[in-house]
Amino acid sequence: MAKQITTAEFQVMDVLWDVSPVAATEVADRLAEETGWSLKTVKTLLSRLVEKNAVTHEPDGRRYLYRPKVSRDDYAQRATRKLADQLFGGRAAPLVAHLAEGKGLSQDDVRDLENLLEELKRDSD
Amino acid sequence: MAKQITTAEFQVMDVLWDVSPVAATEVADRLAEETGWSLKTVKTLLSRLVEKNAVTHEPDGRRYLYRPKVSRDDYAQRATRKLADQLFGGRAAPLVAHLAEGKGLSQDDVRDLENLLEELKRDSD
DNA sequence: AAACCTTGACTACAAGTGTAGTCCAGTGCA
DNA sequence: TGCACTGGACTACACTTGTAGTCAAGGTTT
Repeated sequence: MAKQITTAEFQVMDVLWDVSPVAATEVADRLAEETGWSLKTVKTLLSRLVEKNAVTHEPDGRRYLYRPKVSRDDYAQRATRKLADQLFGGRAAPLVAHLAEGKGLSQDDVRDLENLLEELKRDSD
Repeated sequence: MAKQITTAEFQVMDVLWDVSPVAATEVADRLAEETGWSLKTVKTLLSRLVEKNAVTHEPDGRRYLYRPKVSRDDYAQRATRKLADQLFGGRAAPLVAHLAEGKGLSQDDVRDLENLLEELKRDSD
């Protein structure tokens, strides 16, 4: 489920993925430097995320604690898949190639990818 | 430059990347089956793309021919990079890992990736 | 040339987004 | 025990996006 999350909402999710359950005030504090958003703004975003079913809130005294309902991994997977489908017909190689072209691959990345491919080959036997 | 392109606009770009320069009517024809959009809708999207500097138009008689200003490759690269940055701190390996988990990698993909990595290693020497 | 058709320019309008502001009830302090 | 403060609920408002509609000028058909 969990409808489309917008970029502003994503930044809120990012905090929740980092620390949760957490109160609105603290989310706002953590985002303040980065974004300059007021507490009000953050609360609105949190409410919208609850509406969108991406976040749950439990009462804690007279306030709420928020907790992500969608995991970062799930979100990442869906987003990656969507991008791959849209841009590369679902193929991973061209996607990686594009990262490479943009000098997005360090030596470490290449090593990681090699290991990953090894694993994938082993698993598929 | 080229501001944010929306998903509807992206579908228009996809036609332009396929065939261009091209008139609005033809773009609309090509999108009609897929989307059911009216000619008006497509024209609006084309205008917005021109405003956003993602498309140019040259007069051709009393109409315009549209041509993408951003290449598919450029767009793909920027989008991929943005996703990688946002979700994986710019690392490619976890991105590919996510594709793999979602069963997004075929045997062919794995082979392609191996070749790609070979090339990358050769190039970096 | 009168009535059409095609094309771009401009306008429309509801839903979604970014970014708050107002109001009210409960809590804690003077 | 009245008053300031905090937190959620609701409201606001301009901009963007999806999806068209209207208008006017320039070709097209008879």
